[in-house]
Amino acid sequence: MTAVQKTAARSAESPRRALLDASLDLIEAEGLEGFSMREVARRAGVSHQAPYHHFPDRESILAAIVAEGFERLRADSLAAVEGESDPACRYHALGRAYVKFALSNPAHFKLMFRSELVREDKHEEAKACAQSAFDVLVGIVDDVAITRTGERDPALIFASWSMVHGLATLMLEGKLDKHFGASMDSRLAGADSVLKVLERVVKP
Amino acid sequence: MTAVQKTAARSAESPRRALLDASLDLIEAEGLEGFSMREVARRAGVSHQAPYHHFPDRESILAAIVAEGFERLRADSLAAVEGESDPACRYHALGRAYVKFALSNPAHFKLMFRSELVREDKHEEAKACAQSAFDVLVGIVDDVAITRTGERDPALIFASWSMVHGLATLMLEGKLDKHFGASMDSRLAGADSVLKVLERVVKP
DNA sequence: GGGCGACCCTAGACACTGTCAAGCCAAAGA
DNA sequence: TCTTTGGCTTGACAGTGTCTAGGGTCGCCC
Repeated sequence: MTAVQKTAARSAESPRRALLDASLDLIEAEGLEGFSMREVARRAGVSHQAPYHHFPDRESILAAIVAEGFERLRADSLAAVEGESDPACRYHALGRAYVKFALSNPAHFKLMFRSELVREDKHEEAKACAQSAFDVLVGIVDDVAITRTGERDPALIFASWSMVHGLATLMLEGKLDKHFGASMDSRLAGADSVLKVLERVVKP
Repeated sequence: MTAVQKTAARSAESPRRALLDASLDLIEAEGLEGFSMREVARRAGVSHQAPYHHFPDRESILAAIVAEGFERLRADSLAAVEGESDPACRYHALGRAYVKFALSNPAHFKLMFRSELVREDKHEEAKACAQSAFDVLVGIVDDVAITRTGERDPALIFASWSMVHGLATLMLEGKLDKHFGASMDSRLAGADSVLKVLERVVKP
């Protein structure tokens, strides 16, 4: 089954959906630099201009992909904490899910944080999805802070986000390979050890 | 004085230097997406092919810029901790310097961590400069850990790097503007408050 | 039935990009 | 004096995002 057939089978419904799926395939296969409107069209089996019927420009198709990314991240985060009831465990599970999401969808994750490629003030849907994903994080961090000290700790929210985001980013860029290796398992193990450092702040 | 003249005046010495300076001007003025070999040539006042006489390809000129970036980051880091003698103060000063460097040289900083644009295994100089900058961080984090517990704490190194790097990245991408504002001062104040969270780990 | 608009698509052009190939010219070394 | 080297130019090529201008096929309403 070719890539084109695969894409076609998965998204026979609407041409817009087919273009988005072709874009996702392309982006994970060739990376962000390999993305082009013309290659998307080629993979979707249409002319180079067809995508412009469904998206006004390149940035808009990328914005739609970003929105999907934040939706998936939100879903993954919720799924990861679902089984846990202890706030500290939920906190750890969330951090791990964030890193795992990034490692599993490297190009997609990078795109979600490239403001030159997708300016969120021009794309409300992407912005809203990003906010929803962020809200999940806020809830979980607040829980752990309130359980521990009885009050919210706004700085802890941004510290936590910065930590997991930096960790994911550095791993994706290969900056930590020398220390943690490049496989999914070894990287996740490394992430666990790093996340535990910040957890010292929220544990007795 | 035009941009071309400015570049020429600053780097009359060597054409290679002039090209690098033109690239830096361009990159900070137009961002990473605005960088092109032809525009660099235009700014340096030479033909579109001249840069290829000094750099084999686009990636190589970017690699040279990356190397300079890590050198500057290293120098800034050393300068920031120079006055301090208390390990905890040095630790905080380093984190602040990292964020300040990123905020002061946004496009340059982003480029330093874009492995698709510059693959470090192909560019030894960039790799070595990155390592030197990293070594400064290792020394300062080790100091604070040893002072506190008597032994090194490798996970703290990566936790610290992840935190400052994530913070810098999220700020550069505008993801924290809603909470910290977009000015240099308000962002640095926000960074201070976030960095203090991790410092709870290394303080009594 | 005939007209009409919405939807989906194509074809051709434009200016831009990175890079290859070929060659020009002055200074320097043998 | 001849040759090499360093620094540059011009011209081409295929690729890009996007503009303009059109074609075809539905379902719907008169």
